[in-house]
Amino acid sequence: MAKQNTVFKDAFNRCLKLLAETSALPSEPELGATLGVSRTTIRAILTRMEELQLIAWDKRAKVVLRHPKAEDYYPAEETDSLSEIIERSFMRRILAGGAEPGMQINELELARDIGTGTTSVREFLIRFSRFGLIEKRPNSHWILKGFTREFALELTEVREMFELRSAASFAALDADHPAWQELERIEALHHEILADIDSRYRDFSELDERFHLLVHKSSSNRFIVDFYDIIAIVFHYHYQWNKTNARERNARALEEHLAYIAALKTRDGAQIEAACKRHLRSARETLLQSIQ
Amino acid sequence: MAKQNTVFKDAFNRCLKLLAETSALPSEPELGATLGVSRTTIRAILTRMEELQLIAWDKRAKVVLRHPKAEDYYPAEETDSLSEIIERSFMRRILAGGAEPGMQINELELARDIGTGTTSVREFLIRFSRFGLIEKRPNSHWILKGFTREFALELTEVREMFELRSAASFAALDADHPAWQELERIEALHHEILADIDSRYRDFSELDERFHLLVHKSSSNRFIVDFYDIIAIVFHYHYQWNKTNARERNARALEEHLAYIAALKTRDGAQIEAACKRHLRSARETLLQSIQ
DNA sequence: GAACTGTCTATTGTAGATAAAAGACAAAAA
DNA sequence: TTTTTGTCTTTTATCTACAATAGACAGTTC
Repeated sequence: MAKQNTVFKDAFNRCLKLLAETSALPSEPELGATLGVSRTTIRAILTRMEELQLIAWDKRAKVVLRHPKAEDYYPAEETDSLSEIIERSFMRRILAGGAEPGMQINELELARDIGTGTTSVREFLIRFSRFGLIEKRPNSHWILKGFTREFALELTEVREMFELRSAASFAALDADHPAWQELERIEALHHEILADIDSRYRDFSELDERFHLLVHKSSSNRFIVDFYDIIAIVFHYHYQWNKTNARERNARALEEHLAYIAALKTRDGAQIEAACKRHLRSARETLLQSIQ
Repeated sequence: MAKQNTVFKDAFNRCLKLLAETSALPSEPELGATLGVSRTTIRAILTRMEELQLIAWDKRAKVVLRHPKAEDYYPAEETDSLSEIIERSFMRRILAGGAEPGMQINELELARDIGTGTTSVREFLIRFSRFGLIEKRPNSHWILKGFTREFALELTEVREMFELRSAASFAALDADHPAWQELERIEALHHEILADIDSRYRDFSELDERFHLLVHKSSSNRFIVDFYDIIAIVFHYHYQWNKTNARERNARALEEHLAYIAALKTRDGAQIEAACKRHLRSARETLLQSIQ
């Protein structure tokens, strides 16, 4: 197997959903634009749909014959790209498992465990190395530096620098900048979740990322925006495997966000700085508590 | 060819230099530690030296038979690792050549040009992508974002944040911290170069990196230290291909460094900040001037 | 008994091959 | 004349294979 056809399978599944809502599909280029794939993949999807007697396809005519059933979809685990699988598998090892700092990482062993070739593992490790959790010894193994207290402190130090600066830039954005509308939407979502916190507190993680990324983006600095990847991945997996007091933690963070958002709206530097610092300090505490 | 034996060739050349200075070589493990390679490589070197009748080798006895000649050395171009070759080749293309922002980068074409496999080029691009000059479209090509004015401004913005903070940490280091001695050595080198600026101004580049890296390291923050890689590579190639007014530019920077070093020695926050800002501002100007 | 050598095994770095996916271009249709 | 389709070529993602290099272990030497 040279290449997994996950792009095809994932696009096929998404196309089935489109199909459920109409009686005929649009042109190939239009479908391609909607699903974000090339025409080659679209044609493979149409061919498969024809085989399954989901549509009758003749040139421009793509008539829907029947509604898709559950068994028409490809299973979810077949639609994940290899790099997603490797990332998840690796993060579980180093965050959840008892991975000691200083441990050696073996490309071959990792590849065997995950059931993939070494090239993909290698490329993942190279990409991942920018997160500062692993380090390469040339011509030899990788070293796991570990998700330690130092790591968390160094990460949050830079985060605070970057976010304070970004928040200040945010206040300077034109009143008609789209970011203000996005901020409104995000604020509304905060109220929605808080109103139903007991059942919806798990939605916080995604909203958190959306909010902070919006702030970072207003810095207009690729290094600041790119750095947010590191924060996002750390918090993402941290939320996923650390559920103690999740409800209280998230409720508190939501309140802090609302105060932070209110401060941004005043456009007052001092208020913004205070609200931002308050939230970041408590986010850091949460992260640190999960480490020891 | 599965793997180039550049490690062997480079270590062999370095070992020849050692050999020129003694009448007998030390044990295999000791040689390995000195040259930073494994015993396997050491034994390959010794075997080769025996073949060339440079030494008589019998177990522990490694008697030098003759001095190495120029033709015993491997040519310098064979001792560069593949990733160094790819990096140089790529940087020449995008910094020196007329590479337009937005241009597509083709792995296969790059590999053919450089005369290497696609795997190595691909891994290089992944590693290089953290410098913010290129960006990947999944399942498709890379985009060259280009060494533009925006890039330089974004880079220097973060640099200023990080270096100001690092300089402040430097002032807080214990008086017996080794960094102070290194600072003394660096200061002395500045004076040496300035005293003979006409013939030695080219030595500035290396000293510049050594000085700023020392400052950044005192932050004890891996993200700040790692970020210096980006600055270093940009300035490295910038100095290499942009020689206009190099003498004046470097002389001025040396003077600014000396003022900065003097400020660090006072350990006075305000003085340090002023000297640091002054130097960084002029470094930014130099970089910007080279862009348009 | 501490360090060194001989020998062997395991892992990394790189090339080459191949299916999946992107994309180019001309002919066809609206 | 603009968009769509049919066909073909190019490029990417990934696997496998193999030489270079690292590293382990037992026997040997000082």
